[in-house]
Amino acid sequence: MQSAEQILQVHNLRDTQPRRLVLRALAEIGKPATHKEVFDVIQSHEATVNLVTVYRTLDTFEELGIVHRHPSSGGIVLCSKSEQKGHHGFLSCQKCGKVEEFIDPNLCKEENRIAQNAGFRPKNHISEILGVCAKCQ
Amino acid sequence: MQSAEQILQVHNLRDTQPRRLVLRALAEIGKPATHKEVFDVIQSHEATVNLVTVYRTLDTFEELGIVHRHPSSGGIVLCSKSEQKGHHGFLSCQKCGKVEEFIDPNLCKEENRIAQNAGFRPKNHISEILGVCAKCQ
DNA sequence: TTTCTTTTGCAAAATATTTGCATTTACAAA
DNA sequence: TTTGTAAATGCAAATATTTTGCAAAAGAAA
Repeated sequence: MQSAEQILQVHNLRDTQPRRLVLRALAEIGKPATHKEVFDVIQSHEATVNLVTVYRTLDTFEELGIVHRHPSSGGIVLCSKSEQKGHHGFLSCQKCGKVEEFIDPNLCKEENRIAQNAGFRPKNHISEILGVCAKCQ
Repeated sequence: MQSAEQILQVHNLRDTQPRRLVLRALAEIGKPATHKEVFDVIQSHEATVNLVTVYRTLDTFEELGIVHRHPSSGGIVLCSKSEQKGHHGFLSCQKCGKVEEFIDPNLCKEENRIAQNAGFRPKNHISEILGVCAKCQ
């Protein structure tokens, strides 16, 4: 588990208070969140970050892959596999809302096969498996 | 290619002018569209449908699987495979914006494997392959 | 410390989405 | 055909979400 400071450093981002707070809020939430939810969590502690700054910060993070958009909900999740290369997929629990990420080369192979059969040159993918996690069963 | 009337009938929906116009607009657009874009296309012909009605109509259609939400863009696409059973995936061209749907049992198998390895009971999935289509290469 | 660039906050605008209610419409039964 | 009724629509307005422009503040390097 990386600290907020480490994440910023790795991506050559200035180490600012709003960015740290946004990262910590996302980590605390631990599941896909809206911009407003991130904003609210920050406020629920003593701190304050302008909502506009939350938007801008998350845009920056998304471009760098520090966070991802969760396909089914459209919410923002902190990437838990930023060290590993490869395309990310999501496993989402429909009961508790928790989301795990995975990287699976075999899935990518299948997808490449599908793309080629359709005459597509594949570049990227989005994959989410929705179900019920071990705990919730 | 089904007509708007046929689609409505198959899903036990009342055959109304707004619903037909929304379906035709989506077919005409032929790629993921926002609610507003659907609204605008309808207006660009002689017709008028209230924007609120476009929202409600598309909600209804989405619940019935007549349209899907396109993962990467969040736009609405008319489902091109509503006859066939199985989970749908998308092939999206990053150049021209066109979207094809596919149904692929082998991909589902891989996904089930991934889910089971993680202790998940899989229920559904969302899959999109982004790339460049044959025409655009 | 000084300088320079990036980031932030604030205010306001622009967009998108939802809600409540009165009216209209589709369609099935008479 | 006509009529009754639930469902669908339009309209007005409220909410929510996202974007923009600009001045002030803050990080980082010299």
